[in-house]
Amino acid sequence: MTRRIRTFSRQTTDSPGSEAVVDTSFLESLLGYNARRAALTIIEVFLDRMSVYGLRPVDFSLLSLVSRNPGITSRQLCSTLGILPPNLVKLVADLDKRGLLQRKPHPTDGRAIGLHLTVDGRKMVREAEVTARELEDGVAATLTTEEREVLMTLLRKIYKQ
Amino acid sequence: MTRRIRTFSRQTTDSPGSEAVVDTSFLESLLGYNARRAALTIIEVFLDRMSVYGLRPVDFSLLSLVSRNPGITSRQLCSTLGILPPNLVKLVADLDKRGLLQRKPHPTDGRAIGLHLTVDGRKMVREAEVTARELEDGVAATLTTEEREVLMTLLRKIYKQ
DNA sequence: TATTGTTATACTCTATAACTATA
DNA sequence: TATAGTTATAGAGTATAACAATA
Repeated sequence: MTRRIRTFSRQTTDSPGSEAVVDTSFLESLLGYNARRAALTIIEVFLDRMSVYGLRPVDFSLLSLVSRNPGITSRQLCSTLGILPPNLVKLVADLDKRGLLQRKPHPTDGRAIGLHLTVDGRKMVREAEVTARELEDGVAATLTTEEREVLMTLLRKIYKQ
Repeated sequence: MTRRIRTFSRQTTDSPGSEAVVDTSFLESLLGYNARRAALTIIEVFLDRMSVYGLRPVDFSLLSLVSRNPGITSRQLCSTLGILPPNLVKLVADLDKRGLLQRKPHPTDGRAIGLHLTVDGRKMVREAEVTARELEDGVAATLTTEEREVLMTLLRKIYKQ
């Protein structure tokens, strides 16, 4: 819960003597470079704004999915969020300990466990989702509503193939 | 150099019984979620195609920057790529050991070290940049040339503020 | 035999503190 | 005093192998 400050993208007032400008034109012509930089920028703001809830991006995504898919299994969460099963165990266990979600036996599959939000979990997700919208309004402030939609549509075309 | 295979985004044939579709509509309405998924998709392809050169994204970015900015210092690389100085040391040292770049005394600042590509480094960067273009043509195959430009322009507006 | 969830574990990535040499 | 580069190290993130219980 003790969230650390990300300093790497500060690149504040730069240096004193060697104030030479770096040519980044080639990297900036690559989709991968731009997508990664943009994602890291948004994550940085996300970590800051979501620290009041004690939620990292992965916790938020997980809770939001459970919220809209009550009874979802770990396996479904793994394939949806791209998390390996062993790494999901602690995520779910921690959110369980915090009283945000509950594990219940799956109605039809004895191996599986259905995940459900608690009352507290539902309340937090509701508030955190509002914060997520607000924070994205901030990072996308230089984009028009249409540009923002176009951007998300094009990004989805990249990862949904 | 022994690159491992990323399996998390495989989500192959999904499951047998519980083939329920997961509602991801809210997450997909968030810029951060879409940007991160797209970046990870591109990185996965990058790792695969660049494994012949033994270059990870950070190695490639570093060499490409040194190529276009001969004599660039570690400090400049750090602020450009968002890497913390202690973490850059091994990156540069490894590329030096591989004979791809050289460290030379900085002409005016005795504390600093200028980075330069070797002949082998220049050759590898040249080839790797071609491969990077090809691989991006692949991941962006469903986009028109104009859409691809729009996408990169909008991404730059997110992280250049 | 295959799958769900799990434990143990290892490797990579990212971060902080503190040092040295130079400015 | 401040900055460039470095060392040591800690913590988070991501990966594999192997197991028990159930299908």
